[in-house]
Amino acid sequence: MSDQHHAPGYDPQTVEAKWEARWAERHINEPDLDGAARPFYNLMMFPYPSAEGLHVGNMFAFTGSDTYGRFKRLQGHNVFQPIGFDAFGIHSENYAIKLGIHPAELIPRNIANFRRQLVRIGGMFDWRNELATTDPSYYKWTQWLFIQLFKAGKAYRKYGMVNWCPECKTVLANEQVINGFCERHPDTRVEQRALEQWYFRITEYADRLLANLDDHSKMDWSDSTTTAQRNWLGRSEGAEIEFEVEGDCGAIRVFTTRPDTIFGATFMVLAPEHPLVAQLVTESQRPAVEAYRQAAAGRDLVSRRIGDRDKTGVFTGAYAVNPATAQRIPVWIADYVLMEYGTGAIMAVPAHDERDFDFATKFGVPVVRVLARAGTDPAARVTEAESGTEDYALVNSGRFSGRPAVDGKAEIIRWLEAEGHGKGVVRFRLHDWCISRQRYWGPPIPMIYCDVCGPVPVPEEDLPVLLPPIADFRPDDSGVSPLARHEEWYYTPCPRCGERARRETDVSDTFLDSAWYYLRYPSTEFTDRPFDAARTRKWCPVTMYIGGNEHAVLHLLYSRYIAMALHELGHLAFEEPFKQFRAHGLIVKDGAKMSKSRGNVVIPDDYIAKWGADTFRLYLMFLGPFQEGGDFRDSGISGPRRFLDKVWDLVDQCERTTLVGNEIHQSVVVKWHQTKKKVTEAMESLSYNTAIAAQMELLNAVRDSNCCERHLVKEMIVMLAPFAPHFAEECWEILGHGTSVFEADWPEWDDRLTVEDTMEIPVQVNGKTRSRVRVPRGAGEEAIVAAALSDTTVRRFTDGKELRKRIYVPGRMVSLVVG
RNA sequence: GCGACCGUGGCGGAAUGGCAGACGCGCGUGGCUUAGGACCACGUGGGGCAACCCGUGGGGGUUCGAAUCCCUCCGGUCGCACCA
Repeated sequence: MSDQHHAPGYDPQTVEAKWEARWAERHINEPDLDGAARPFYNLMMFPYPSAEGLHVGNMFAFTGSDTYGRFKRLQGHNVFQPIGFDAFGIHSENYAIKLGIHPAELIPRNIANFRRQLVRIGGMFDWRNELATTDPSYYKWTQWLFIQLFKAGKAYRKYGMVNWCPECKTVLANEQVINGFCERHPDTRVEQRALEQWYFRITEYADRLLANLDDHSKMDWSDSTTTAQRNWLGRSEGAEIEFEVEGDCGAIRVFTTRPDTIFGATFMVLAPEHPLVAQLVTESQRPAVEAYRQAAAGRDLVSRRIGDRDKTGVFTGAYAVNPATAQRIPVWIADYVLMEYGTGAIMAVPAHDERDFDFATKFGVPVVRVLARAGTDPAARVTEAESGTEDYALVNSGRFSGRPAVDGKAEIIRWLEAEGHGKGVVRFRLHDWCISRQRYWGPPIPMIYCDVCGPVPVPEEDLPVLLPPIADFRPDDSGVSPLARHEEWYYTPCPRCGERARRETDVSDTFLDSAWYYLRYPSTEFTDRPFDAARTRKWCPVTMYIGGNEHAVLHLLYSRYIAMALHELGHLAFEEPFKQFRAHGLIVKDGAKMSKSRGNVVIPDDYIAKWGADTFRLYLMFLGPFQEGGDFRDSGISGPRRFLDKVWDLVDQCERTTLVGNEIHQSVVVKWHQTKKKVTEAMESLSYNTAIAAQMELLNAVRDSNCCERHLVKEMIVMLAPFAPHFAEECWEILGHGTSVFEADWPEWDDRLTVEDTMEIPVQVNGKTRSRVRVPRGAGEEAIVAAALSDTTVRRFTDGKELRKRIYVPGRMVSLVVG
């Protein structure tokens, strides 16, 4: 068919430039934010401009989200799809330091390039509502948010240990410390420093953050994401128990998830920095204890947390009393006990905890078995820690001996409560969120310290506290933010009493910027409020959020927290910000994660220049399941391009032909309706690769039957439009439409037309498919089985044998059992 | 160590209890061409002339029927990690 005409040929660069310009001119992607009848807020994770440009991983994510937004729009929703830039933060700042360019100069340049790429890939963005977190009109409200939380008692200040790299002269996030060394200086050990920091009380919502994960009326999220959050929240049930210390030293409070093993607690361990250590250490042990504490303090958090390290520790000289056995047990300090978890102290049960066992073995502390499986001698020596509950019963446990471990746990908690030794408690692994950063490139925390009035928030009418444009933005050795070096900024009158006071010099965590950005998008033109009530009611919570699972526990948890807090404070009607969330997969290159250090980052620009944005989009969506990602190989990109070329030829032929609509073969009609159904369902579940495959199949069927029925071709173009928007627009115009293809309706199918007049039923004999019989569509079971039994191939396997069983799955298959 | 996910042709993948390998890449043969890294047609899991047999990481199980469900082992990816 293709040699009948010489089509002008598909030239993506011309087509794409034309439609990108036209979309902008005609404001095609700008829904009516106040009057939209069917609002659909389609959100994608905004990028951080910590590189010159976007790589193919970003493009994959944005294209997948954009494709969904365009699909929803064709289905008749008023889709609001904004974009912005998460431009503050340590990533962007480090990049600026590396290039030796001031971030205030560099970042806008990067943003301009990102913006160009986002336009070029054909994203359906509403550019009216673009935002950048670095814009004072944005971070004014980030600061406002901090003040609301401070006033509500949800922001507080406390001392905390941080990672410090002496080479970078800065605080590092935990994820920047690799096995105790700085990620940028592999020979430099990271140190610990104590600094006073601001925290948000996220732990107060731990229960609700966990419970809502299962509430589908509030949130329908990818399982992998809710699972990650559940683990991160880390709920555990156990007990807090008090162990009296001999002498006049009070009691040690411990948390344990295994109160049932209390009879086996043969020693106690405190974290080296536990405040009680100073009181209970004996004179003779003091020097050793002090030395150990100092060594522990100098060690970074990360290397201290590596699980398989050799156990170290020092005896304090003190003894506590096990409330269950009334025996005196030694109190040690060891760095395998962490101050940040539980109470910073444990009862050690070496027989049933691997770490305690290692420690007891090394230091010669007694090991007492209190759990045993049926048939085990309770007096048998313990050779490795066994910590199971099922099939285990308590032994050597006084009056609880013989009880199954599961019941024993509850009974011992009741006994502890009755005796006043402790109580059952629920603990979370989640910590309060530290939001202070001793850095330059972020929103200054809007607080002022006055010697008379204490910490005072900056009055809201004075916001924003502008980030001063200083030249020496690099962090230094001092442990305080570069802002502290600027006296004219640092000193300011106290808003309450007018005395000379000092500004907070830390900036806030970049995750605070991104925790509320979705609220700002619909309200960017309002300068007197962070988010407009009516706009927020119309568009929020976000209808569909698509992003990377690397943010499963950081950004996505912090955003949920901020929404909950704003809800409690009366600013939001909802408490969960994202109604649906889907995690997309990762694009790897040659099996490895793309990263600058590996040097395998693929930049999309050259591919777009060579093949066109539409081919590139189609290739990205076709290379594997969107929610799983895949390997980027340029070898496959010609397939999608050939597909578009063939569609182009078909449209061209359809446009030239005068015969309309009367030459369509029945098998093509069936394929057509099947495809509409399949594509629609696949789009809904983000199975873009199969949605594209189905469209290719339809095209092949159409070409094979030499048909170019106009209505069919139009619907093909509409189904292709979410993937190849410029291409679809051009075809739509060639087919004679004066409007955007995105004003068309998504095709509907007729279920009756998705099946053929006759159907082919596979026939199995003794579990193996032996033949197929063709029967009329409405044929009943008897007719079909009869046809199967009389089929010559089937008879080769059944003749002379007795029919023992027959199974008919309507419309699917016949299974015969003979013998 | 804990948790989650995954394992299918030469490659990316499809099929989530009912015809394994859709769709695409690559490859092979032929056509068209001055030419082809363009396009068109046919073929393409393995074995066998064929009838058939074998085949979804290995082993076992449930079922008329298993890539799919269960048990177990092996391998891989990601997240958390001395969490008491």
